[in-house]
Amino acid sequence: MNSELSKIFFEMSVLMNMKGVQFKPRAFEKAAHSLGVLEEDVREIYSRGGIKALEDIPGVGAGIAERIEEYIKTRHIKDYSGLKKQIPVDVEGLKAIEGVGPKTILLLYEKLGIKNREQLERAARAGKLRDIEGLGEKTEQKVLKGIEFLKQTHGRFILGFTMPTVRDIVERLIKVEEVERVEFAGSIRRMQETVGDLDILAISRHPEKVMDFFVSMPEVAHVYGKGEVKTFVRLKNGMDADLQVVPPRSFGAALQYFTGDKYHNIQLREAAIRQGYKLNEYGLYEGEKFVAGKTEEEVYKKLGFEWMPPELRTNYGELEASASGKLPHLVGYGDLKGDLQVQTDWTDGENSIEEMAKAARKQGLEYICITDHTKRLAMTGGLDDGKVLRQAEEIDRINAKLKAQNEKFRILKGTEVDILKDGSLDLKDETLAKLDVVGASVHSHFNLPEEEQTERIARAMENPNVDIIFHPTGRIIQKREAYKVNVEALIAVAKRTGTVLEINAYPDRLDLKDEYIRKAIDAGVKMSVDSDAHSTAHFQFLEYGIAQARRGWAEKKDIINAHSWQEMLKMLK
DNA sequence: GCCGTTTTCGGCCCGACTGTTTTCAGTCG
Repeated sequence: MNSELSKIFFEMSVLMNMKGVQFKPRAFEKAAHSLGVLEEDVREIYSRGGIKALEDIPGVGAGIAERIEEYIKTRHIKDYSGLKKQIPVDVEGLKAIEGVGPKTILLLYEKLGIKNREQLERAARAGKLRDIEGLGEKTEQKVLKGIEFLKQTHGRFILGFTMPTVRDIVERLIKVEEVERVEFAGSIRRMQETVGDLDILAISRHPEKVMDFFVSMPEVAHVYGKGEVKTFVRLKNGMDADLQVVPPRSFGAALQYFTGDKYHNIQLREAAIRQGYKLNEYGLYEGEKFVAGKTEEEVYKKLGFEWMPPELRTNYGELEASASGKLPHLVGYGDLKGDLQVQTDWTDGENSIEEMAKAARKQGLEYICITDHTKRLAMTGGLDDGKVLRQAEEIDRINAKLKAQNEKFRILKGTEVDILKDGSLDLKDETLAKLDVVGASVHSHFNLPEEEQTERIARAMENPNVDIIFHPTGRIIQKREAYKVNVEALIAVAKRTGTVLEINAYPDRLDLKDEYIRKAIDAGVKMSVDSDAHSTAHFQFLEYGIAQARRGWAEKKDIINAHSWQEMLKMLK
């Protein structure tokens, strides 16, 4: 229920903002964000301690707690309906367009009656936006470009934001008595950056019971079709999902087939044909004779291949590598020992240094590096030289405390220093020299010409204090393209200067992309997998960074924080 | 509407950039 309420409060914040309400929008936005990252469900909190317990949630006071109670009891919030009635527009859909904010949405609604993206696109194409006072031809173009960008990504979901729902569904299916085995396949099993629909495979002797349970799940919004062996539904989050019950002897073949990707499968089937077999989702056949299919391993083996992790199945040479025993020993999901990009409440993070350390340890890590923003990022309350040094002293104190408590955990001193327009840095060299790990990143001037952007980042890498370039290309999946930069050139500079490149694990960043990870590995450049955590709940994102690294064929030796902090520090320049 | 080592009222993140202005509003981070 947290995410439903988070969405509602966020929308209320935008709607109030449109109406020019003072301060309240900010309060609702904060509450929305807070609920979004909250681990415990509000219903549990409420049943435990009522309104008072709700008020303990950061950003939630008497007013918002009452609205949460109203929603728990009635699935309805009167204020929200009232606002929607006054301004009946698709806020979320319109706000997703880059450059369109609350004020523009209101203006468009008042002047042209625009309620959604389709209407806005039509108006923009007809050149109606430029006539509105305050807008112009450039805005019109920008809006169309933004809509075009959203269309390209239409119907795809960001893996890390979708996975919790998927796992939840699969875990409940496993518990159904009539179910013997369940796995998800497709792009989700391959851990792609974005995923299309959810393919679930199951083994059961009573398929009808499994199908009944599946369509009765609360996540299901609509049932397209329900049959004996296959059921299609649409989930409430907008994703299509299908569940297939397959015979035990075909389970491996089906899992292989539905995992894909398409091009990997074509290659594999061609290999089967060359060897006189036929491969489909039911099994590997020699004429009419069933040869293999119970497990993926036996299907691959029969065709002369070693089984390979789904992340590799992209037709990038994995079958050739497998046939010749040259598959990479991919970095594992449990291999990370530390996290080198962590924000705290010293800037825009939710939690204190100590809280972050405890959460990281709970996640199985041995160390974290605190990397708060620097002063140019004013909106985050970025730190200046003095504050960075004071924070370093605070970290010393906490480390001493941990040691006194016999804790093995280590907090390293770091920064996410801003790379300024000319490639110089937002902190003094003598400050940077005192830190364990210096990450540097671009947060402004995204539209410099490629050459200038490349030189800017290269200059930062030349600084002997800069250890890592954080989120090197700046893209936000489904939101913003990478800035124009020559990544190959950056990889070359990274190699020469000994700079590490980050694989940012935040679900909508995943920056570097897999193709660049492969290039970095080929060039002998080291990388780090960091969560970019802004709250204790964010350490779980590391999994998606590892997935990204694996899709880029990275091994443990390529990832510096898959090593102890002492070894890791030796790998820095 | 929320919050508090400046505390129960009076503040509330703020600088850069863009596109629209002719001195500024809206958006982003």
